[in-house]
Amino acid sequence: MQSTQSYYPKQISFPKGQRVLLTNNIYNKNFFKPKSTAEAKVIAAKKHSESEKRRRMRINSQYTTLRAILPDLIKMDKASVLGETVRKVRELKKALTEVEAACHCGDRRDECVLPGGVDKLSVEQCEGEKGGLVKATFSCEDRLGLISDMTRALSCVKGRVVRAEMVTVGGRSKNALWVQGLGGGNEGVVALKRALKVVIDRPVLPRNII
Amino acid sequence: MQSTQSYYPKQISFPKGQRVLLTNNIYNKNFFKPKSTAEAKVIAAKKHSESEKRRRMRINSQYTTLRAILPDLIKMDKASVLGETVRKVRELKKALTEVEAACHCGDRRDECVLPGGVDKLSVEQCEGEKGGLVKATFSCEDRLGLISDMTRALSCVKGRVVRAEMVTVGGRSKNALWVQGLGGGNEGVVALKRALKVVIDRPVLPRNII
DNA sequence: GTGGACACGTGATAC
DNA sequence: TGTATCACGTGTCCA
Repeated sequence: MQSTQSYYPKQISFPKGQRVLLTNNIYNKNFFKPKSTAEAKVIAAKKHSESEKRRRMRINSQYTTLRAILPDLIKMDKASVLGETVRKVRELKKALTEVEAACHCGDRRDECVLPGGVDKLSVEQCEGEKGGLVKATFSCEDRLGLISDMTRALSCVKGRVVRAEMVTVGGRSKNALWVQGLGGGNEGVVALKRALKVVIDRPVLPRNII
Repeated sequence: MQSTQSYYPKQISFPKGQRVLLTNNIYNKNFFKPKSTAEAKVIAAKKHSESEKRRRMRINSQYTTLRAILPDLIKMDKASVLGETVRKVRELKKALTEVEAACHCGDRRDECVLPGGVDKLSVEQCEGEKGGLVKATFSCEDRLGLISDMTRALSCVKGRVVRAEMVTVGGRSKNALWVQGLGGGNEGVVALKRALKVVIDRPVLPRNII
């Protein structure tokens, strides 16, 4: 109702063309020019509706994609599809943050507590620690006698382990040792690193016992 | 254009007020009754359009929610919002499965390799293993001397550790020991469990060294 | 002035 | 039956 009232006055009541005085400006004004603008309007309206149809198709194709992604929600009205999508996104976000927090993954991957696939070794002074605390981190193939070898290497350099974290998973072992009593200088660190390198590089004997 | 053509004939072209001649059923049929149905049509149309408006609002509120959830996509047309939502859902799904696979979480949570928050102890025969292999799993507070205590407990029951997995994280320690040589019966299992329980229940001495 | 995006009212359809 | 959902054409605003 309102649309018709506002539409017709604009389209018909105001004839546009004012190309005056060819022969008769009355005809030119009231009949000739309005006819062509009316035709143009029809064409424009067709273009408009077709464009709007394409827009609707774009949106609706995304709805079908969404219905395909969401588990067994094939038949659902648009509002419910969107609502369920919101629920799903929130659920996935929450699950992701939870599992990342639980596994200590996703942040500082270079400091991952799980063993890496290649052998690594780093020995460094713990800053801000009195008494020359040194942290040694290394990753290697797990094997029988690994702890014995580590203990022997530590006793050789006269270090004392005050804290240790050891992870063995999938046949790979990662260990972090906090060692004290190596002496203040750099020699102790170098000696510890050399000793541990021998431990890491020792070949793995085949396990004859499961 | 088309709507006006189809609208006016139905609603306006039929003059309304004809409340004449109650005795004449011709009028009753052709004028009186159409008036009430025309009124009813208007009311129904109003109801219809309002209902449709509510539906649109439901859908649009979900769009705003979606725009709020998706990161910095505040200004986007509906089709793009849906497309971005699809992308986000797929990305989250993929990230979740990847991180679950990488951390071995999400499946068999009761067999999680990470230490639990409460002390636990289980000792059981490994099925299908010759030679009486026993697997002992326990979770406890980490402390200095834990490994020594474990070693002593194992030597007391005359068991031989053929494989071990040890995890210490966040001050909690989880250990899995595969022990052989306890004897065929159930007594060895019970003895090992009792010995390990002593280890677990031993109070944690305060760490005087970081 | 041209096209894109949106809201609106309406007819059609399914339950 | 009414009730809810959808597609459509249109008016309107904006860049």
